[in-house]
Amino acid sequence: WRHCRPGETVLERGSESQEVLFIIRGAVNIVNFSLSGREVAYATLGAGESFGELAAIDGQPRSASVVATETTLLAVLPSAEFLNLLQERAEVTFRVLQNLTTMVRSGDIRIMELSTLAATQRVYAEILRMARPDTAVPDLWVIHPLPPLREIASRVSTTRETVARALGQLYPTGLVRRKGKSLYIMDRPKFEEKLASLRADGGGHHHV
Amino acid sequence: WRHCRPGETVLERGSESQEVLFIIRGAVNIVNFSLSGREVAYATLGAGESFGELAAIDGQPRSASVVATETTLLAVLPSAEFLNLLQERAEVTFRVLQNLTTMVRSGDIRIMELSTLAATQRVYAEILRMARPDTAVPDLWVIHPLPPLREIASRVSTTRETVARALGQLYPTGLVRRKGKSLYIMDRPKFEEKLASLRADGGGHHHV
DNA sequence: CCCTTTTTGTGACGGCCGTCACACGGCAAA
DNA sequence: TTTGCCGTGTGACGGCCGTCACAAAAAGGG
Repeated sequence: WRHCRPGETVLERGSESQEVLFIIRGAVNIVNFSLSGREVAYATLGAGESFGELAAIDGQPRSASVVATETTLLAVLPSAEFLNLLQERAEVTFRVLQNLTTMVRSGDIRIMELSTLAATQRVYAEILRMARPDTAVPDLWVIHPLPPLREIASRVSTTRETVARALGQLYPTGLVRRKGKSLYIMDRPKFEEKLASLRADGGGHHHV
Repeated sequence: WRHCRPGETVLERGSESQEVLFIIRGAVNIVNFSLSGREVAYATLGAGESFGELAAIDGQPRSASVVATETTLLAVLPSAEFLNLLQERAEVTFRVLQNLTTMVRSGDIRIMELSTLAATQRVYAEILRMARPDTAVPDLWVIHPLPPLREIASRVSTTRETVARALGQLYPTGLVRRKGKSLYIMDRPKFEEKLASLRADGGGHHHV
């Protein structure tokens, strides 16, 4: 068992530990830092999810760092017991296999986006990914709470300023609206259409 | 069983097939194409390696396309038999788990490079990855055969021209030398040092 | 050998966006 | 209230590199 406060580093990239950790309560970010200090976010995990399987399976050093974003309670499973579990419970193993395939797939998508989309388009794509249906109004989508723009930037590998400018270009269109800590997507189909048109090189030129 | 000639598409992204394929002889590229036709390469596999596990495990459509780069012989294993194999042979399952972790790790590295390295630096990093020790001269590293620059470009998500220019800047330094279809790395430690200095923002400015 | 196709090298141009800089608003502590 | 701090919005500038264009060199194929 382990208790973490917000901002605390749970795991350091390169360290040799091999435990598997389960999030009982709270949330963590899987991240890495470049030499120049730029933060690259791989995933955000919440209660019920786990991390650290990679090192447990292949014995290699940790491939990424993990920082708690909230007060978090973790269950710590030593690698030996994890490997035992894999041998005894085929059902658990299959679950791990599925988790890994999901990680591979989302990584591939991320690579594809980095390779073929411009920064602004990646921001839009991330906005769509973060949005959830509004609990009250149908056809209204919302991001709540909207994380700091710096966080969005690290997820799509750009800068805080670029995210701010991307949103700034969006507000006048009326497609999204900001209200306190919530960002509302007023017309998701039209938003998707806009992104798709950019994808098809509708921008006019450049890059992809 | 299946036979493929060079250039032939073995698997199409988005298709619903779920077989697992083993490469008996030959080689394939795992790739994807953006809407504008840009090619993004994920991996190159040779004899003894396999692909297609993702769809077999999670039942989702193919996440990428596969094209044969040589005359290739494939063994085709239906997903049902693959899943059976997983249940009966814990040893096979563990091997699959390890393969998947390797895929996740290399994907993470790729994302990190795309996020923090400039195109030229990614080319250099790829050069180092492709190099193998020379069989004759010690401390000499070589890439043989050197694939078309277009291929290198698609692996590091840039253009043919940028790869050509990166190499062009390299030749005068004497760190690498080209001879027919071989590219020799004359002084690998010095080459790595050069790359590391660029990584640490030695370039002076920009991007990372 | 010639002829065609593929691969490679380089120049010019232009735009995206990373970087730096600074101002403003909200919120908490003093 | 004042003082910080954090998050946000925007302007200016400059360089990397994607795009286009064209030429030369290799590589096959007959």
